[in-house]
Amino acid sequence: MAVSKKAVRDAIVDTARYIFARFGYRKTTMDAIARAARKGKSSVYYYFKNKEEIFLAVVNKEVAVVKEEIRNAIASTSDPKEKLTIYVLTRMRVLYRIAHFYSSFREEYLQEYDFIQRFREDLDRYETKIILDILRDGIRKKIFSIEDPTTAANSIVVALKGFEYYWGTEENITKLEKQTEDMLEMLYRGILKK
Amino acid sequence: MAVSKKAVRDAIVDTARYIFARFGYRKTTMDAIARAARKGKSSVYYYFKNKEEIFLAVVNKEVAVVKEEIRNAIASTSDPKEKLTIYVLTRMRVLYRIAHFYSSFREEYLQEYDFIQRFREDLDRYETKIILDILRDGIRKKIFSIEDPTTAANSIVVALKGFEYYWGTEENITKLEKQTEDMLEMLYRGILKK
DNA sequence: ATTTTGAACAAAAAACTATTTTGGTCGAAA
DNA sequence: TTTCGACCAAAATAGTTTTTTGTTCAAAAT
Repeated sequence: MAVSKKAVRDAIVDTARYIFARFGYRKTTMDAIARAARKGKSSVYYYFKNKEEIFLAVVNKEVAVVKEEIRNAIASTSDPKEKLTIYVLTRMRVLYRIAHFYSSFREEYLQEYDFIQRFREDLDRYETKIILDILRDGIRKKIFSIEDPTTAANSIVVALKGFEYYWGTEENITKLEKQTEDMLEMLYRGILKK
Repeated sequence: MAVSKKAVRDAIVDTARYIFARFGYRKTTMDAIARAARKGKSSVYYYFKNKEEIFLAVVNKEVAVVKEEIRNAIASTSDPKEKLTIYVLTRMRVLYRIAHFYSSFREEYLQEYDFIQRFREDLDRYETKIILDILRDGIRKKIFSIEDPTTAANSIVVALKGFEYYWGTEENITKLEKQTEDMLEMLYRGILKK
């Protein structure tokens, strides 16, 4: 066992990632993955049960990287307001980058697959939790004043979906960041006169 | 001329509306529209240039009804805060109703048609204008305190898209309204401690 | 003059068939 | 333990024929 089984699995996942990104899920063939990984097709089946399992591994790794990246970004400050801003901007930038990497998926009717649906829900829960933690920390530090943090976190997550859609259409990334920052500023100040 | 040309056109649009709603754009045939309107297929062409023109007429009428409904709803109060709340809730309810009426369009890849894209952009501009008017009125009445109302209006429109998506998935309409009201309350108060 | 319609037709969709590709299995070889 | 060629059923694709559908137009009805 010169290289571990896990190492080969990881290598296959890494090469598969590029092929999925370029051709989408449906048009990516097991043979293409195998050839890119310099393996026979049936060898790939020694490491993965089927195509879906490979794709799931790619997605999971992507999610792990995203979470890691976000965790690092928000670790740079302990100020809740700053933290929320950094979180939102990082989240948008990362998702923007991923959406462009997997650009071929735009034309694919991928939402049908129920494991994608589940993955989406998982990510929503993760996001709600992070925001809720930041909000609670802000309340504890007497920087935020929020009646119902759980509801607030949910609202923010839902609103961010609108901005996510916006980030999907608009190309000018500087404008996107400006718009997102402005939205956050509005959230912080509220619009009512005090 | 027992009935005016316009009346017949309107009647065709009204019947076509139901057929489009049930079958979607592609699966709706000119023959089905004609039969439902108790006309020969070629008679319909006396009133409309082609299928797209009928569909456009249906959409335009729908938009007119929506705008009218929203206009009526927000006319019920002159208080800017109340007005904004009523606007958002009415908008959501109306779009929810329409989305369910045209449920067959969900499986249709309709976003390709460029006239749908233009229609979407028009609606965005309309929405931004209404919100901007409310915000400005609120500032004038010294109820709102907003640095840049234009940017704020844009942000609200974008955020509402997230809620629109949410209204598309969630079925419990009471929960939807509660969530939307909570989001607005947060917007009004802001989350920062004063 | 205005409105309606049947007949006709090109273009698109659907149905059908033949062919190729592809996801997945298995036993043997390395 | 790992790799792979040979194999297969199912699915995708390509190619062809048939049917449906959008649109036109001249003639008939009002």
